[in-house]
Amino acid sequence: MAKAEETGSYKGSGKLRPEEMIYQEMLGAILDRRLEPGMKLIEEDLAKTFSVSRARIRATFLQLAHDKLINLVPNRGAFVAEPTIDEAIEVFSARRMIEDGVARKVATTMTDARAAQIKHHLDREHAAHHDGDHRAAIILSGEFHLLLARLTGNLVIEEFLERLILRSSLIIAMYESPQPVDCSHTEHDRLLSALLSGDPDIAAAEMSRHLDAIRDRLQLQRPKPGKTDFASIFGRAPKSEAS
Amino acid sequence: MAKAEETGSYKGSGKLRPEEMIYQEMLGAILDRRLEPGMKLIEEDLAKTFSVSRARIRATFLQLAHDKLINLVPNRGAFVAEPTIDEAIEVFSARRMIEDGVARKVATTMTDARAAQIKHHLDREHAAHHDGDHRAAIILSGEFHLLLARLTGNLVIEEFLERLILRSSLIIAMYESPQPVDCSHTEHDRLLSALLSGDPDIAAAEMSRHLDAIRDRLQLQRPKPGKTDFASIFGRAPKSEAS
DNA sequence: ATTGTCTAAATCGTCAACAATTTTGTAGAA
DNA sequence: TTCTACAAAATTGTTGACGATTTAGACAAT
Repeated sequence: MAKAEETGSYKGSGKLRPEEMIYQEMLGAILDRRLEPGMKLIEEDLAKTFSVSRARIRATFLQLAHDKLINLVPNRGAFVAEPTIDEAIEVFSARRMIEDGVARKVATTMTDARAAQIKHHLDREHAAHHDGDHRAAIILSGEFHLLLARLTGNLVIEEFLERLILRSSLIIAMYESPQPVDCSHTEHDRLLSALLSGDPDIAAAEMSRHLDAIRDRLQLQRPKPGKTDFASIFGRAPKSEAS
Repeated sequence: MAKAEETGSYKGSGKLRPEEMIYQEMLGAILDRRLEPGMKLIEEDLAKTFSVSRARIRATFLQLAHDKLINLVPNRGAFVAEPTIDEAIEVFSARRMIEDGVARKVATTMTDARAAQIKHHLDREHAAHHDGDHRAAIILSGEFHLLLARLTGNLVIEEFLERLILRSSLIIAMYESPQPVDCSHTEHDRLLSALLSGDPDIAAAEMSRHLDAIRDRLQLQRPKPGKTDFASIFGRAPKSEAS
């Protein structure tokens, strides 16, 4: 049984490191957009919120900054990342470059057990979609890609892709269409078919198509003339003063 | 007590963060093996050495740990990373997966200016080799790969590969053959030819061959029969006491 | 001689206070 | 009004100290 072990098990298993907890908490808040892109993150406030010292918040900031989920500005503080359109394009381009290789490898090392593993995951995706659980669907969609990375057996790739997928999630949360067309689970089905074909070129091509499709579903227009567009935020004409 | 060299450049002009300086200093020491794999890094000693507080050393540790150049063990401290053989294999496998894509992209976007840029770099590599400057040759060899990554125009790939190349450098420093056969500059010439062909498959194949060659030049045997083999480690017969 | 236990030293983890910097608010002059 | 200068507040950066944990050494017991 090739069950994915929980890595980084802490001694005792009862005590979860507050460090990790805070990271996960903030990560979730950012991806849920409870912390909006650009928002200032004040050390002391967060320290009080989590009942820890500022030093710990600071360490967490370094982690998040390394994953490009927040920006750290010297003497100014931390801000939730605002991935630009160019960044978004680059991230998906990078993913395509890497995940093409992943698809190639998985396609050529497919076994029945692995196929079953992927199918099982797809079932969960379908279930979430059927239940209308949009949030779960997004998470599972990311985990699908992570699962394929894990099947390459290469921890380096797996870890890097994990970060890249988180970053993608922020991008998707920021640029997704108002009416989310979650057809990705259908695309994942097609991806599985391609992987089962055993042909690396077919698998890679399908992966490329899929990632391009995700990117193309985003609303990557240029809504930023330089500063924050208050007019659209408040639904008013820029110059009208209503007092 | 090694005195930190003061590069007068940042003193007069804008203040360069000592943070960055310390990272680079430690990075260099690790790659030069002045800090040997497994060596304990004591916060207070380093803080005194660099005339900074422990907090800053701690932050630097987080950076280095993120790049897998040191290991951070809770309540135990920081240790210079000792990449295992499996890790070494995984790193080069990951690089091949990524740099294949890089080679493909560079091959299909080649211009005269870019070709000249690569040629210029190769000249520097040849010069270093001709001068017998082994250390410079290793650095330039890494920068060659980084240059190709940069030519993809994808910052995500560039940054990731930069870290991976640093990690590779540590691996090479740890496992390189006693008599270093630096034929990589010749291989880089062949790589350029492949890139100039414009055929992505040829370029990718040549890149794979090159990275495999680097890996195969390492001495990746398994010196661990289960327990630590003190005899081979210390080059003595198990029972002989020589001091 | 090896193992186990205890004490002391070394080192990490945490915190709260202080200094430096940036941001905000206010008042005055063109 | 609009801009500038200055003062006050908020926030980050840094330091040193204190407690917790781990390591090393001494010593007794098997």
